[in-house]
Amino acid sequence: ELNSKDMTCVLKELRDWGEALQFFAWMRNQPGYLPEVFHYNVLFKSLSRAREWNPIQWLMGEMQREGVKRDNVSFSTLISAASRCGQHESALSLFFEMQEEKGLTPDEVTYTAAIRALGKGGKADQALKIYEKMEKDGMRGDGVMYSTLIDLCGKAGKISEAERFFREMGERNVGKNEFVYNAMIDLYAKAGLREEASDILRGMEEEEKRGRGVKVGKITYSILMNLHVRHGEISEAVEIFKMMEKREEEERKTQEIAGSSPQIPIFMDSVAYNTLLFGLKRQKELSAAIALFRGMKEKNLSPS
RNA sequence: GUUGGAAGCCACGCC
Repeated sequence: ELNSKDMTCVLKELRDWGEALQFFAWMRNQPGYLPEVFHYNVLFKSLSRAREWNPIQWLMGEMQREGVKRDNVSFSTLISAASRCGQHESALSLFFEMQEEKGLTPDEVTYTAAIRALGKGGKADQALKIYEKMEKDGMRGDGVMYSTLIDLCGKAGKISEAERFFREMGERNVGKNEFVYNAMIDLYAKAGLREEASDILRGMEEEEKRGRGVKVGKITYSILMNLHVRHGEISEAVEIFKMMEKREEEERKTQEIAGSSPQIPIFMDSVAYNTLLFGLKRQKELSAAIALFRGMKEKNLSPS
């Protein structure tokens, strides 16, 4: 008795891709079932999470057989799926196929997926060319695209290009988000440019004070802890960790006052613990490491 | 239409 939208919903809720495909098989046997692009898109996403490239290829074939046309959602999902599955050449050919054969115009999401896939495939120069072409076609990058570009440039050692994008966001009034700040801090930290990293952090703190929706959060803190750990500055890393604990405690109290009970840590996660544990290991601070590890369980965090 | 894109640690694998 399920309608098509309900089926989309069920497919999405089935976390296990095998179960999702079984349910899909059942759906297709129902009388009057009509194939829908939504169903395929949800399945693509599920298989992408599981990094299962073979069933994705099979589904693309089924889609074609059923005459279901892929849209921008399909292609952006497929491009990032191919990338996650290590199919770099497929990611790129999907991007060209959609334009040349299907006559679709990629939207900003599809462009970002393609740019990120090229970056992950070690082709930063080609990624930047695609961005330039997009600009020539009159499309503008949004905050997500800029964070992707900046991260990609940082990982490819193109610091000045990353800086150019960071400036460009200001010039074009694209709001700077947490991802962009974190990516900038991380790339400066890894390049050993600590002064520059501090400048970005200060800018981020300013934005937080102004209430622009940017928050110095656990990822920023982990990046900074990692910076200190890499320089053998374990006490500085410990200081940051303590600050995270303090902010966690404050947050927990506010939630209690507000009457909500969830005990999900906001400023703490296993990466924060891993970073500090790694630092303590480097310094051969075994007893401190053991104490920290035991503390994880009290915080409802499970070691990975 | 509850369908798509971005940032941090370690380990392993590949170059």
